[in-house]
Amino acid sequence: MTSERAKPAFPEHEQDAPATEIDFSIIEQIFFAYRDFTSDPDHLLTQYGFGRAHHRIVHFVNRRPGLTVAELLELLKITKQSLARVLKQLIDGGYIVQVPGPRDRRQRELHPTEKGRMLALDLATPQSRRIARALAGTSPREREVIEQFLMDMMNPDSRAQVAAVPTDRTAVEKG
Amino acid sequence: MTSERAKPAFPEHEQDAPATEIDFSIIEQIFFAYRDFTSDPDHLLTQYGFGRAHHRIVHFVNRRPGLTVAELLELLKITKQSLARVLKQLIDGGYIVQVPGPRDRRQRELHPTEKGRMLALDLATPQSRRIARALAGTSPREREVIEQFLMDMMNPDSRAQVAAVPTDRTAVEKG
DNA sequence: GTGAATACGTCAGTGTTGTTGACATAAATT
DNA sequence: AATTTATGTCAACAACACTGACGTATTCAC
Repeated sequence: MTSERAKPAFPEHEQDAPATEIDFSIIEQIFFAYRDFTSDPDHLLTQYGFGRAHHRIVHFVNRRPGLTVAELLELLKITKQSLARVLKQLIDGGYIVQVPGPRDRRQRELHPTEKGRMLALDLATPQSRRIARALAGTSPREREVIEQFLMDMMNPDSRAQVAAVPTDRTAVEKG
Repeated sequence: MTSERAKPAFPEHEQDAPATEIDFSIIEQIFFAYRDFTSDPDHLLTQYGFGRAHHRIVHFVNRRPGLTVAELLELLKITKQSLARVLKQLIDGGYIVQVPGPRDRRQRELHPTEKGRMLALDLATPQSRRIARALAGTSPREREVIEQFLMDMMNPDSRAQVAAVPTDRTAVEKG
């Protein structure tokens, strides 16, 4: 179908050419980058007998110590039944402790133990190294461009949740 | 659970910064960015009765039409049993056709059908839009910084596989 | 104070996507 | 002719998500 209809200036000489301008290249780069990015902790996790779901939980409990179960569910966007199975293993293993909410005793604040902090650190280390490698030689301005890109790729509510964490430090208790 | 004023002695010290310089911030940004990035096609896929695995296959068969099963396995880094289940559904559904390899008739070249190309396009469209939004207002130089970052986040062999794709357009049939 | 709503936990079943292991077949290689 | 290679397939299993239903403790609203 090589008619000269009112199509824009897209060169479409092959029959396989897509009808629209789609950024397959970056889509693919994101796929590979993320897969390799997660492969580092995945390898470590099997040594602990854990999976990727454990990593996410330990990460967020470390980043936002004292967060409630409901807050964690909102961050992960999974059901409480999915969370329960994995969270229980982390509690039983002594990586996370639950503390009754000070204001609302129905709530369970989740806190990392020393063991939990070490696990989170262990899992994050190779990822942080990979990021450092990828960022090596970039200026602060360029790093900002990259971070802005990541933020702009998110949905607004994810953006708000990232922004809600005090910059790079472990969270401070409120009240 | 009896005292109401005494703050329990948590086995943690939340004011402590991590022992090492870990980039928790970007790690978290990557998690959210990727999750939201994949949520777009995930929603569409359920309407087709497909899953994320179908997306990956359709994407790569479209990007590299005529690739063999072995090549696809190498790209996805999954087992042939995992691939088979999903690939069969795409073939049965008329999204992908198999062609005996011209040089080696044991091989099965995978080609998208028109239906398959439309599926790949449909799934990629919201992702491409999201990328375009995130890239809006960035200079060509800045875009290059972002792409370079993504490439540098990959393992070397992933990098080679991305680079091995002809152009930004869907590949040309080998004849 | 009583009843409804909320926060959380749990039991039971299901689906997708990954895994290992074993075996079959056709075609290429030696 | 024997072996290796490319692919397919059967069977079992695990991780991690889902829905639906139900239980308990606590808080809120009237």
